[in-house]
Amino acid sequence: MYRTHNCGELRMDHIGQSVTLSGWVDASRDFGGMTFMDMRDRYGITQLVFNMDADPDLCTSARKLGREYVIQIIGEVRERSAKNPKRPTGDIEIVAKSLQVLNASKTPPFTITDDTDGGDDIRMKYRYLDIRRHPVQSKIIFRSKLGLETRKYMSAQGFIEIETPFLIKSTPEGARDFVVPSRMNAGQFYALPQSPQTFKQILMVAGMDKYFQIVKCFRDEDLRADRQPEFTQIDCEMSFVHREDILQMFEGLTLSLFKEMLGLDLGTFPRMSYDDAMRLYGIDKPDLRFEMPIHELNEKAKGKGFSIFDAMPYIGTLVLAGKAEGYSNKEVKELTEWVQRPQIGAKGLVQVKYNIDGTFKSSVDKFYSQDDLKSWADATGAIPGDILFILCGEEEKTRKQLGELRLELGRRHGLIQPGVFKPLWVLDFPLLEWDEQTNRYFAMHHPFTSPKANDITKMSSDDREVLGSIRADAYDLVINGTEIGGGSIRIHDRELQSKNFALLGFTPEKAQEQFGFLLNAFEFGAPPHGGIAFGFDRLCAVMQGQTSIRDYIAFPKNNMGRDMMIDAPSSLEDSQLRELYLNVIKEG
RNA sequence: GGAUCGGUAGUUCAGUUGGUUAGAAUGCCGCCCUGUCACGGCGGAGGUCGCGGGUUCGAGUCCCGUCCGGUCCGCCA
Repeated sequence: MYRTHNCGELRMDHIGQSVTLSGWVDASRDFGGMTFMDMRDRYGITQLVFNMDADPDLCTSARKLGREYVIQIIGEVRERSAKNPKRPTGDIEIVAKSLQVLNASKTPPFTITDDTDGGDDIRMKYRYLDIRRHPVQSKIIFRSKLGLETRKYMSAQGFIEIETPFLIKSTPEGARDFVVPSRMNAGQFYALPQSPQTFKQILMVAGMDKYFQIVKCFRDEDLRADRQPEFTQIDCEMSFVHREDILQMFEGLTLSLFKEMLGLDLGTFPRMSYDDAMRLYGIDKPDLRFEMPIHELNEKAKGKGFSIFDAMPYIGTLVLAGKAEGYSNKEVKELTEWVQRPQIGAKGLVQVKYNIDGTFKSSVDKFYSQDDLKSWADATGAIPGDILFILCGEEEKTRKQLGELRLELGRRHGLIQPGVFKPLWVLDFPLLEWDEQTNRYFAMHHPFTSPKANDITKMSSDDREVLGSIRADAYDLVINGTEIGGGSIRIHDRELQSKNFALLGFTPEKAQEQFGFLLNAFEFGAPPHGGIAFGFDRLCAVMQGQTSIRDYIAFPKNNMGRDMMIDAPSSLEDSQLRELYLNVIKEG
């Protein structure tokens, strides 16, 4: 038997027992006459003690052990004379009676500690050592529990977990596909699914009624801290539902997960239309952990002789509350430089201080009287002590910039309380999005999304305004400014689906070739249906207040989509390429 | 496709205006130490300054190219 107990469970009431433990050498402290050794497994750390007087041979061999040796120890549990209140096992220690090395270890390239000295690069290369660290283990364990709680909730609600295939057909819509060459079908390729979208809709046609799956999805696009080429979704679909049924069901899931995992009650989720989100926060996923909506100043600021404002179609402002006093020129300069970076792209930043004494001091005093500035304050609800930041330009772009500035102000001035969760449903997304580069419409959500009932007639228009105003029965769940999930009521009528494909520039032949299986299925009694998908990795990270999803994935990829541990992707042998009917083009 | 930051000891980093033998911490090795738990003390080993080219009497430092890593924009229906 390798062990009678693990390294995290022994307490005062085990004193006197003879136990066997197995684990890794975490650290040792040698005093000449005696040696303390910390032994670690995923359950915790237990201190071993070797005494030179009691057993010189054993103590001497214990001293030779290096970090990360795998050892087995037999000994007796004893109360410590000097206890360590910082450890759950800190009241006891094991007086070693025998020691066996199960496996030696090279010295690890970085320390296996909570606050390791290792950089990302080397941690990923030696991921098996990184995962020995408690913070990484606890994140992976959190993920496992979150998956379990999800399955419990979904199952209790009558959902069936059904696996859908990974080797499917490439489609030009949406993200770039990962493709897999077919050996048995020369020159043909599978694609890995970006989501099980069409399969789950087919399952609704098949009468499964309530489907879910915790499933890998694949997108061949550039990575970010919160984006991996393969990621996991909680994917769901329901039949005979309206939008409200879905919002209720998955608000319930989210509430249940926060309750079970964090002991928090998030309450009823507020709702906001996409149009309001863009108007008030300049983004379709507002972070509501702090206020500071955008106010438009066009009426108040134009026509006073400030040529820059007069020339711009849109002027908008944010009110930073209570910071006017002592807001330094240096801070303003830094903010100005921040908005002027190419990633934001604003030309300049106007600021107006509403002083405690009721006077105004602004960078545009030359053009605006105290009364003018007072009218701005009144329009935005600013009070003495507040400071206004103003950007101007083309409307949509400027709102977006103000949205970015808002988040930056929130970060800079500590407006975001840790441990706070602010969920939000964003509703009524546009159905279509015009793409300037390809001169055509794309589906904002995906091509199977249903327009809102009142907007269906607009689909026959050829007016860009009208088409752009069509709203879809699509919704996103946002928590703390992160898009956690999105879904829609789907089209279940073949005619409407064909019409939507036509708007998206598909010829009937192309639509049949790409999605014929779905259109055909719709002819055999497709029920009204809709669904949603949650980003599982992101949900893990957001729930624990993290921004990077990488530590919630046991073996993540780096910025270039490489697995640093196994060094993938890699080249293929010529024989393999021949078998797959592939030629690799050497560039340059 | 673009912007930006970085690459120096096993690891994390410092390295001034271009100037003698490239430093610190930690880890590693050795010796001492019987209550530590970030143990302590003494000593030691450890470097192709990512790679290639250039400027210079002289390059870790400046220039060009390239490779690798981080963050962001585009992209991600």
